[in-house]
Amino acid sequence: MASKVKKLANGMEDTPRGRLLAAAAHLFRTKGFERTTVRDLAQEVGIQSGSIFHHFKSKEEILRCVMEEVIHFNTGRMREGLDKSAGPRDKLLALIRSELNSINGETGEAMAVLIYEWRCLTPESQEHILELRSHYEQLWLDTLKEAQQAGLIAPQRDLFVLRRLMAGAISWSHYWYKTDGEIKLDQLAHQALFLALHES
Amino acid sequence: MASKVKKLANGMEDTPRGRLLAAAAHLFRTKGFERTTVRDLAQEVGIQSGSIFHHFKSKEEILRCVMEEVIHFNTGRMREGLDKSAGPRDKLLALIRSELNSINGETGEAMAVLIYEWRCLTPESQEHILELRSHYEQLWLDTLKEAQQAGLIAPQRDLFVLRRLMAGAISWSHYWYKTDGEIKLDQLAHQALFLALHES
DNA sequence: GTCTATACGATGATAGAC
DNA sequence: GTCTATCATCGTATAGAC
Repeated sequence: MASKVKKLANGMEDTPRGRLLAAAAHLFRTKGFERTTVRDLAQEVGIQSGSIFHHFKSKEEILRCVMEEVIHFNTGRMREGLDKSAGPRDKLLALIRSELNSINGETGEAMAVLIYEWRCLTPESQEHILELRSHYEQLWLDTLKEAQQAGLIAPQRDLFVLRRLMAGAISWSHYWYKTDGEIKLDQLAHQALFLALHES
Repeated sequence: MASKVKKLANGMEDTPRGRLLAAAAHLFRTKGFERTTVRDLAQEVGIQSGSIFHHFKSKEEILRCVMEEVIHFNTGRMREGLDKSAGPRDKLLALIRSELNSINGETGEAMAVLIYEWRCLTPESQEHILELRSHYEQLWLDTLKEAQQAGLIAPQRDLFVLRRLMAGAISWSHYWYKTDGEIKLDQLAHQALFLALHES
């Protein structure tokens, strides 16, 4: 009766461990971390619950690994997008696209887990994940600063606050945005870019 | 050993039922709905776990009631703010202030519960709560439309999308905004207003 | 309206065979 | 690396006395 996860998220290889992580991203997103039992997880990949603990020493470790994988994958993709862009406006748009993609694309489930299952991590794990994210955030702030110096963003705007507001605006999209709806992701990216720009 | 909740959230009277709701808002926010046990809840208000079920028929009903209370309270406050404002710019700012206040003020814990414990509701409860929220959202859309017609918001912007982006930007503030930090809530409201306006 | 006592299922994790 | 079997614990909710 084990129903396989249709599509393995990027960054998760087709090994028992990778399959567990993909199933975990899916279940933690759908049911939440606490409501997902190790038995659910085992059933999803077609093994017995006891076998899970050969790959991970606890359920919480699975959660932490899901988060680590998705951060690594998306930080890489974001940097790729930045490298392909020229000029502050395009760079900013690339960041927005990249983040919208993280949240609404293949890694969406894992991203939602990263955001919404945060407090299920032990304090030690939280600290570790924060460390991983800090570099990612710095790239955003650098890009925003460049755009402001180029006059694209009004001088009276607080870039630290702007980044936070945009992070919220973008991540919230997972609640309402439908990939197969009327609005294309690229249109959404442009609408989100307006949030920052001085003159629309 | 029962540690009382310091301050009862607005809209929750000082009755056993009201005290339970206030404690629930606090615990559901801090530990999450699933991690909060009825024993935790009972301890917080100084009764035994069995006594809870005299006031609510299930743990889920407590969650639903917390959400209902906070929606009622904040919809009322939002309308008050609107009524005191004149002109589209002031109205929009009033909405932003009101929503920021809901999330970072006294009702912040209950609001966070409303947002982040959504899937812990039964489908029937979800439908019921959505109904309550729809009116609130309509007030936002009406105000945005007025502002766009007045030329405050660029004509190429999609107001439906804009509202969603702003909802995310504002609600996300609960993750990072500190009431006792450097930034005042009013400053934050102005920074958030920039997200919508044509010319900053 | 609160108490005590408890039913009873589900849970994360372990042990040891294969 | 997976299985089976099981442990110890904790979960919501109920029953009936006070």
